[in-house]
Amino acid sequence: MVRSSTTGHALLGLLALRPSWTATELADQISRNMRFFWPRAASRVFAESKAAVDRGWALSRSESRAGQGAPRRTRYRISAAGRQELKLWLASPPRGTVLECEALLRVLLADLGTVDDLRRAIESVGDDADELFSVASMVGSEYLEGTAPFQDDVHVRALVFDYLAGFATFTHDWSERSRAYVDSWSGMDPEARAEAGVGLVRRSMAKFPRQREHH
Amino acid sequence: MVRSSTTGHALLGLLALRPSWTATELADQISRNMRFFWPRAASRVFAESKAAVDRGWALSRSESRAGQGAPRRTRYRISAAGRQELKLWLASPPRGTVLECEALLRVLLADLGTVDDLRRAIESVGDDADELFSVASMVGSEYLEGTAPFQDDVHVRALVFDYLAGFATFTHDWSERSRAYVDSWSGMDPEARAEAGVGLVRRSMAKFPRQREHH
DNA sequence: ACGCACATGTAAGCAGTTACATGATTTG
DNA sequence: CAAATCATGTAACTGCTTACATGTGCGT
Repeated sequence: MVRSSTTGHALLGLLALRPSWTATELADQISRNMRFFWPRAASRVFAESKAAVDRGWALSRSESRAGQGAPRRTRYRISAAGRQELKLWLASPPRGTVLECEALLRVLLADLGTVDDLRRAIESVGDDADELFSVASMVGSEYLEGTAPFQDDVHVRALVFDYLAGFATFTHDWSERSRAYVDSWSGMDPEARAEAGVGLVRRSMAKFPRQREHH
Repeated sequence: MVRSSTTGHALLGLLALRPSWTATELADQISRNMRFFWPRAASRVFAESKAAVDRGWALSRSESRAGQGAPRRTRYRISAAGRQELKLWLASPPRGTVLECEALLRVLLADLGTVDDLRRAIESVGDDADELFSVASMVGSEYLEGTAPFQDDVHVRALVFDYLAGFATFTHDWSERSRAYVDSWSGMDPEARAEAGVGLVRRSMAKFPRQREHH
């Protein structure tokens, strides 16, 4: 069975963008640029870098550095086979999007806890949004000023930016809306709350696009 | 070090909702109700069910069924310690939301592949949205008719519904918008494309909410 | 009677994480 | 010059997935 190793291909993509990278540079780049849609620990990047060499997708060279006893640093560059593999992968169908939201799980089970537990879960989704906003503000400004790393790729990176900005906005709005919704419970009896719930479902569904036809 | 085992607590939440469950019922429930924000394979549910017993959170009883050689089926119910643990967990801070979108990774690296590769990546995000819409339409109708399983929890489940509906809508809109954006490239030179990219970033940022003050 | 799907798991293996190690560099 | 931080990894562990096993019931 062949596991797809998306992370390995993410690495391969970076290797193709510049002639040579150290493992730490790769780890930093993944952490800075991909963490919101492909979050991986640095140790994973180190392991995948070695694996890429084993697979023949990259070449490595161990360089000694200034200090005598300093740990040797490994520098990677992509191979012809790596470029070939990358093109094949880019042409293959992407895996589906995966969302993991523990806060939403807590909301689902909210009746088993307190209302304050629920409020905290809703709040934490708002915090997620805030973090995204604050990073996006900085990155976005760089693009506007033309000083971003990989500024040459704005035409495609803008799409990623737009996605993440949209995600942050939607998430932020949900959190605010939900906070107000829970606040509105005070003084409601269970039937009124149930009615409010049905009303919320109805409003959500009203925004669905018309079903597209299959042709 | 203590791993949080969110999946185990998700299970515990289900166990608290009904007096008794078979492992397969638990797996089905997680697959149906949680798969869009906490997707886990059935085999994981089987393993966590056993682990819950080992931790003292649940009790299990192995029942024999009709046929002689039929595999024995295990029935689980929550313990007092399990209810206690569940309350503690619900009061603890949730982990941050994690998004994994391979399609977005492909968009980021799109310059290394063909424009059609990029189109397919964008399209696949639209497909994700369509699947969510089709499930949400069915589930939503049940809530409106009052026939949903766990209808008593509409007042909180509506929040989860609203989140997923919003996610589907945002995702769908991004896919359409991005398709049009890429289509607009025909006949543009690289500078014009870069300018279009910067314009997209600018429009995305314009929608950011004002930064909240820390008090 | 035969084939197929379903129910109820088990087994093997990989991807990913946290924790730690070690010397260099910077900083107060 | 001691303390904190950084660079560059390694080690140990675990959650999760895919693939498989085995027997039952059902449709035809």
